[in-house]
Amino acid sequence: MAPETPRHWLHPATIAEARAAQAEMAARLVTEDALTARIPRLGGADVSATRFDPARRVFAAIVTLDATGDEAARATEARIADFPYIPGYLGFREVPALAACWARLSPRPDLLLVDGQGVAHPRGLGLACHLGLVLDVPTIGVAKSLLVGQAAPGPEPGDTAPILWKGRAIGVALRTRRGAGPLYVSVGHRVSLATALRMVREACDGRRLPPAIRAAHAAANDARRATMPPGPDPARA
DNA sequence: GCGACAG
DNA sequence: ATCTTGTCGC
Repeated sequence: MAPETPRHWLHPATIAEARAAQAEMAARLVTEDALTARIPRLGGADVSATRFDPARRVFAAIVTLDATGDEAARATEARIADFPYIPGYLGFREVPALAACWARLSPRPDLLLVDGQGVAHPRGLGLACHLGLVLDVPTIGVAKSLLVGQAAPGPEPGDTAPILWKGRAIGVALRTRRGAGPLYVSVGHRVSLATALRMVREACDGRRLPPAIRAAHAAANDARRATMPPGPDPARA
């Protein structure tokens, strides 16, 4: 589908265009499980940015972890985002830079854990879905807070609770560590919710976030700190 | 109209 | 998302 992918999927000029693009993309989401009989090599995707940066600089990173959990590859991309951060439209801000990372990443993972929502989104198309569709790769949405819906899992590691929104279960809240806030897991692309939950649960061993997400976060921060001056927010200037 | 709101 | 030291706890 890459050849006929409309440019507006990545760079809508208006919110109205973005909403239309998301509705169209959501209809193309593949939710079947493509990983049932395979041990997937995990990858993580994240973007770092500074709060009040008038230049809209974003630093994206995607990492590949081997079966041992060691970093097998990393790719980062620094660029000026052409879309601001607007809740519900994160994909339009972060996907372009992440796609650039993916293009240069080798070896690539079989499955990407994305720092953001999957289908647990107002129009069913969070960052993980958006990225999965554009790259045509299996993804899982792993968010640290909710965009829509409610969920309150028990206090023990492994405890879960469905994320309910408008009477629908759109994902699962997972307690990965005692005393820490839960992770909100939802389908991204080509992965069932059952597999998504299993992957995330097995990945985070005692820690709140999966190693792949942590590694991507660190890589994105490294890229930012290498480009931006030290000291207090240069963005405030 | 008001409040909420991934990163 | 980012600004930041020490501090509480396994």
